[in-house]
Amino acid sequence: MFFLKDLPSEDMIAGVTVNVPEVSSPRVLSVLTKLRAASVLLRDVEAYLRGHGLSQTQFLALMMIMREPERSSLSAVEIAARLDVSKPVLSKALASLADKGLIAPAASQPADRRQKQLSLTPEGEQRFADVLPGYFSILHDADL
Amino acid sequence: MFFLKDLPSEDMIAGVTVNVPEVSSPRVLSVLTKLRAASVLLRDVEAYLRGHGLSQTQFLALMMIMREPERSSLSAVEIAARLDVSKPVLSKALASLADKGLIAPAASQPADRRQKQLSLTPEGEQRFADVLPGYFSILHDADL
DNA sequence: TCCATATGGTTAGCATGGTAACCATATGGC
DNA sequence: GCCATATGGTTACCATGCTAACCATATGGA
Repeated sequence: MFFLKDLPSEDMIAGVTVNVPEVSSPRVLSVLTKLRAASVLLRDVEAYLRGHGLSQTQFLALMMIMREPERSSLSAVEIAARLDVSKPVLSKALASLADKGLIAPAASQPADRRQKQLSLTPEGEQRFADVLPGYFSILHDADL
Repeated sequence: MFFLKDLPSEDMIAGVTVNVPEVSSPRVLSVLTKLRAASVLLRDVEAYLRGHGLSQTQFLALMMIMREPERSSLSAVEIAARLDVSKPVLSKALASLADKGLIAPAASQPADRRQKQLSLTPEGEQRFADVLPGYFSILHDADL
């Protein structure tokens, strides 16, 4: 996260990067401004999801399974690849979702016994449906 | 953090928000795209700072003390207010900076004995000077 | 003066993120 | 067929973020 309320002035950036000619201070300031807006938005989204009993990663994992067009289940590595999150983090998020009864092993499991295919339970689908419109609504109204 | 590699399609967003007329799917997709770019940038910045022995918050705390125009020290609450971070988080970040010898209690302390004014040590100033140009350089080159 | 209240700072406990290391199962070259 | 290697998943451990609760010191009104 990046929560600098008072961004550095253009002068300060320029002063520090005199010897770094490829850096332009208005450009850096613009990036910092967007970075702050994105961080604030992320904080808001996390608060909203937490209010519905989900972390960001848990919610996104549900989304990845839901939106798979041809299938109704995915394995952990497949989800991790789509989310760009490390394996252990996803492992914990999925365990938490299973504890809450929102996902469960899929009916048909692959031959490779190392993998577990995971599907949403009816409760999982309901929760996802409840949360998604508000999620998009927050994004829509974001200052970004 | 927000690390969704495959963003939802406009059609999916539109389908889910049929009953939420104030949400436009191109708008949501644009926000998601920027959110992802910002998250990736934050991850890169954190990796860069970690390579120099600093967390994001530690680095920003140094910046806040350094750029104070009239003074060379700040108290913890003053820093927390400028960073928009909770008190305990800053408390730990400052303790870590002190452990590393990068900050120290300022020479002149206020009458109010609850506060501690904090200044950068010469090592702290050196570290900050070493890190700052590269920091701005990463921001300059960001895809945001 | 004295006590209720506010403020600066830390500690405790929890959730989430990461890397490294570890099992269990597959797979491919010999 | 068998062992080295790769892959799916989990566990262990650490850093960082949060809230709630806790000290210590200030402050203001009865």
